[in-house]
Amino acid sequence: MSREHETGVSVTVDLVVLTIRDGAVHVLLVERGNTPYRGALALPGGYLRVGEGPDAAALRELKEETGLDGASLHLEQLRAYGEPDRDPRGRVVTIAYLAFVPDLPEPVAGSDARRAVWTPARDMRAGTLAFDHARILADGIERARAGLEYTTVAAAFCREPFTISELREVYEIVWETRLDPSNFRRKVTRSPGFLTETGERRAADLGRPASLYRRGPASILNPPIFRGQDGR
Amino acid sequence: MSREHETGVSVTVDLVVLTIRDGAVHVLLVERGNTPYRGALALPGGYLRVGEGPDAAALRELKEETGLDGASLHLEQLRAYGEPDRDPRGRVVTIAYLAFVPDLPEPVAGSDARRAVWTPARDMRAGTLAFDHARILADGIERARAGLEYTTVAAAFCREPFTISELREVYEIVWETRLDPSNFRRKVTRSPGFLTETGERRAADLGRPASLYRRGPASILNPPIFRGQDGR
DNA sequence: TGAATAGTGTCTATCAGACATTATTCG
DNA sequence: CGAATAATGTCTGATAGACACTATTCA
Repeated sequence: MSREHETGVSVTVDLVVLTIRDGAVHVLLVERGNTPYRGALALPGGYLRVGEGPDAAALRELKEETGLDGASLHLEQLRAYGEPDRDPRGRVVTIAYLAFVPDLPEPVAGSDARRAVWTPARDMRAGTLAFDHARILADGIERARAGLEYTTVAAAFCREPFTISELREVYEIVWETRLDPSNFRRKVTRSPGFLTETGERRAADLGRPASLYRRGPASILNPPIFRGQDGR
Repeated sequence: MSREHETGVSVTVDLVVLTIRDGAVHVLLVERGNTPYRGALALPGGYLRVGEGPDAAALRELKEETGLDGASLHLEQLRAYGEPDRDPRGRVVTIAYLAFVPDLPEPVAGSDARRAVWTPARDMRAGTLAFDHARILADGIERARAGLEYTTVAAAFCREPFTISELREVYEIVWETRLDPSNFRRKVTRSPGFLTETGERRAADLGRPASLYRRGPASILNPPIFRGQDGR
């Protein structure tokens, strides 16, 4: 029986890092420098190191690619992918992670030679990513869309402090829909622990200044916010 | 860089197979015949075989342990576990799967020598399962509890055809709560695609015979059923 | 008939969605 | 003031939860 086992298996960690810029969901991609898929775009990732767990590997990769530390970001395991033909070099099982980060002020500068670029996720849906990364990206986006319904992860896309309008825009962009500002405000302000008031306000160029909030302690949103809402 | 990679990694698939018997959630466990953890109870599982993907491996293991084919059961990936110290033999990454099966008429007869036994899941929560299997089991049960809220997987625990009372008992047992029969009936019968009527009835020893249903085509339950409901 | 279970009907508080109105800022 | 955005208030239809009531079977 032992001789039927797969040997020489490699385990990698791949990251689906999402942010929101210019009114669209963007995903962090790197250009591959080696075969296979040389020159193609791929999800950032790498091999598990000795003595390193998958969560730690994902955190390390994320820091290498974005400079972001574990705090103030959202990172969750997406799922594992291990179809035998997913990597032409041999049997590579990857554990995919999903990260939500706020729009970063500086362009990403990875610690290694790879250039990491923010790319509109929409353009990649039918596009050509290396390996099975298009499928992993699609799964990540679907998880994100579902997560906004019943968790508070949407706030992970916002740089603190943020306004309720900014939070609403996250929902509108990820769900590709319009939400009624009034009802959205009522919903999130009455969700215990979703938001903590700062008491401060931020003046825009025009109009009444908006109250500023930070992420609250809650991670689950009960009752959920539903996607079914019609546009105006 | 390459020399920092973990080498000699093994990938296994472990199964959290849940069913409901005697009014309690039961999990399928095997007694380990080899070290480490010889004699201890563990989740059924095994190594990925050559040319076999994780989903296929999980289906194969499930069939070996329960005799159940892919149809008429629910199987989903739970998540991957790969902490470096989870297996004393070396680096073993496992991909855990969660399966819901109806209460099986015959006792389980595995195709290999291991004895598979149904064990009340509650007894295992603080109990001593091999490896990190207690944690995997806990994650699986939590996933099951959440899944009942917004998917139709509860019906996977029922042998077809089933009554609405039987379906309600699934919810009550998994959630460890009581649900109002009248409101539950209204909810599930008005959820499009949850149930399909058979037109038949089943007479019990006592009382009015119950209408019989089969699983409907829907897999998502919108709006969800909430756990918050108070007991009677 | 009575016991037991299945199934229907009804009342009410709550809430999502629609939308009107007021508040606060800048030019 | 007018324009623009934030924030509050109000109305209504839908529904979850509570619970009364009817239906159907067996002994």
